[in-house]
Amino acid sequence: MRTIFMGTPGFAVPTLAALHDAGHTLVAAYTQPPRPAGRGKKLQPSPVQVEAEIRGIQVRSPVSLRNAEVQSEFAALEPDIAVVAAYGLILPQAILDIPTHGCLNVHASILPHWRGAAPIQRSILAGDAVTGVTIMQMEAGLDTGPMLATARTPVEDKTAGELTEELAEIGAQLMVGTLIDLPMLHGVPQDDSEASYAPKIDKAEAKIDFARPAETIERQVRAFAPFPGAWFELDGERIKVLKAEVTGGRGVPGTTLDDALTIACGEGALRPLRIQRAGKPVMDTADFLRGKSVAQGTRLAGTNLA
RNA sequence: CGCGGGGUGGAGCAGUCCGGUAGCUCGUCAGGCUCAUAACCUGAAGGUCGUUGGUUCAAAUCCAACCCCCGCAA
Repeated sequence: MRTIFMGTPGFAVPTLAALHDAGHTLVAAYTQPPRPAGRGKKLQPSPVQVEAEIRGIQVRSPVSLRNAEVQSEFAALEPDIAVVAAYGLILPQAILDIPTHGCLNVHASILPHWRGAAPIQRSILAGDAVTGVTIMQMEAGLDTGPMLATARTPVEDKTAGELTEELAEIGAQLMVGTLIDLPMLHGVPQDDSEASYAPKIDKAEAKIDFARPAETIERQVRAFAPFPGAWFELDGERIKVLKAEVTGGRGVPGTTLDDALTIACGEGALRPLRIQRAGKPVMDTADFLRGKSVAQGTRLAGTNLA
């Protein structure tokens, strides 16, 4: 089958690779155009573009799929099917109608839960015990199409980064299998009454509010690790927390309870285990404390209490 | 030319402005103390101070170029 792949970030790469390795005819890889990013603001190609170029797959990166010219170029590829993974652009109906077998999407949640941009982070923040991936037949609505396959995995204490990697791999295998079984599959409609939405992460959400329960903050730490990183301030310096554990203890929220950086929260206490301060590499809290001691009773900014 | 921080024994840092024989906390090793310990005491090993060049009687420190890491912002 002539297949078009559409994806952008690292999450999409395993699916692209799996399709290619499985011998699918990839007539093009659509991805978002290179954007100024990183130090120096240099134009950076998306991970999908990099992978596609390594594999010798034609890359296309239109800014939008809404105009007729882009659509006719898409049609000229005579695709039998399109596989979409975290592409980041809305596919208009005109595009959805072109491939003879439609468009399939890999989504990092068990639909109809967490439709939208940041399903993995939202799932961790909500404290879900289980998450997974869904393969669905795309339609005009946002992640609303009939489901063809799902796979589950426990959330446990994984970070968003770890889950993203894991789900990307699971999704890639599931997509390959789904394409094999496609003739025998019929989509199961989603139950819209069960739907929930996963809006994209706002940077402001990464700031830690120690007035909240320690358990909530710990989830926040995992949801934002490794990016953008939940953080608080110490002596006016921004400290990212990449890993933390909930411990016993109580006190004024945002105040350290000992010399090991155990911080009192609205409920319980939190001990950061892996942290990073601005301009420094990630390090264990113990290492950090060797260079900068934080005495018991220190008040940390990052509490939104009066 | 987007803004900024940093590269000093195994780890984290100080010292750099006001050049002059490398320091702190911890780790490691040996010994001691102890019922015992991640505790305590004593001692030891371990560093081309990112690289290259320059200034100087003398450079971690001043000057120039380069390499690498990271925060913000995207």
